[in-house]
Amino acid sequence: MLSQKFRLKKNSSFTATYRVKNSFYLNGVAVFVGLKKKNPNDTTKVGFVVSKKTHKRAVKRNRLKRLMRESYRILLKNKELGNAEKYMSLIFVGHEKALCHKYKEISVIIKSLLEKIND
RNA sequence: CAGAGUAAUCGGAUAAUCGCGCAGAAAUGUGAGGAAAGUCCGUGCAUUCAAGGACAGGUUGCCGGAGAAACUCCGGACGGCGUGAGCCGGUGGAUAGUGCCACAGAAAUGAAUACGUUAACCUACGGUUUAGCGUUUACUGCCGAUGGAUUUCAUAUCACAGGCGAUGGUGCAACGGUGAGUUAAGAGCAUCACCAGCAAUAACGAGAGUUAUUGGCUAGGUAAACCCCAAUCGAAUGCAAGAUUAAAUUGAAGGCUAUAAAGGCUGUCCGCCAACUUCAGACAAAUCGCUAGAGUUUGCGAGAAAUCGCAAUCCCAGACAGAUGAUUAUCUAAAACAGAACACGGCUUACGGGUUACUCUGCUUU
RNA sequence: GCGGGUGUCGUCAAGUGGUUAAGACCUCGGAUUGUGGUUCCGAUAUACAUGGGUUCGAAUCCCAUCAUCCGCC
Repeated sequence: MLSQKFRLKKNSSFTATYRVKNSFYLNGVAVFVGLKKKNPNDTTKVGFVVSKKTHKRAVKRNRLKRLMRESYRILLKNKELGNAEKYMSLIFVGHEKALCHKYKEISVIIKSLLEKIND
């Protein structure tokens, strides 16, 4: 789990991010990107979503969320986020195809997704 | 040794690095389950309505006990299954009443508008229908099977007499079953024996019930069809309940009245979308409820058990975009089902690989 | 978290305990036509979500499970 200041919390923030309609998809994981930062000192906030429709069992949904979160945390720690730092918010959405992936595959997917983000 | 049955139990471990929730000033401590699941029952708790009575309606349904209660648990009775240890059971009433029982069959519940006689009607007769009268008698539906006559015989036909419900046929089911005797042949035979069922009496038991004797006598199934009987139940909504403090509101947003005309979907209306218009661009509440409880562990006592009592001991998740993860190594091995969201008691379902105790059956050996 | 509904041929669907179950669309064949469509005729095979129970007999009655859909911020 990330610490509090990196988390995306409010419902309005989620809706605002979805509204921009700037998204990328790769192997069962989608990223929604919000607007660019006004103040460069603000942190980039992240949300992770796996809906109940992707799988019925809570254990498998939690597993995917944790794997995505862990791989993002490692990238944050090593400061390999790239262009994503310029934006206010990110939302990762897991789909049915990603449920069977292992940790290493997920981390590769998320890294390449972040590289796709433009200036 | 093999195969079964019952009960109980474990629910990955250790180390290293990085990381998260809660508590705390810090050090540090602590952090998912046996089913947390399904939501099938039952409670607490909260709000609103009603608070009296009756009816309606719902729920439950062998007996006794336990329990806050329960489609709950324990023990027993009865019935069924299994060679057995054991397992399973929604198990009141069909003699309160109503309904239903397809097809087949003479007949499906009055198994029969009883039986006999007389009169009327029709007829050669048997017979059939209607009405009246009498008798209270053990009962016994339909077809065939028996004897006699006619005919050369068989088949067939005819009438009379008596017998019959055993056997055969239908069906899930035919007023209980089997055997003996009786009889021309039978039978439910005013007969005998045994079994089943009913009633009464007696004994045993707390009760469900069991056993014995006697008696006459035979009652189709279905209540998981309506229903009857007995017991029992305030109703609704669920922590997203609700309370307090602070504040002023909405955010994949809102508005679009009437008359005539006017964009797209359509033949029209409605509706939706677009257009137009009004704003807003990541500031957009917090605390309590919330976990000290029908609690955990251990010991002693009561009881056949469920369970209860007493004493000591422990405090053991509490999030709110929502905490348990990742990597590496070792343990035979990338180990099942699966993730708390107010709490608790049950039930049901899912589950890899084991462990322990007792019991049964078969085989072998002594 | 709490509550409610639905499962029947490939699709849509009827069926209030009594023949392994009506119909429409689809598919296939034939007729009509110069050809195709329309129309007409005929045929195929296939279905009661799963597992138990009650009953002589369940798509139907009862119980459990599974799948799926919806509502309440």
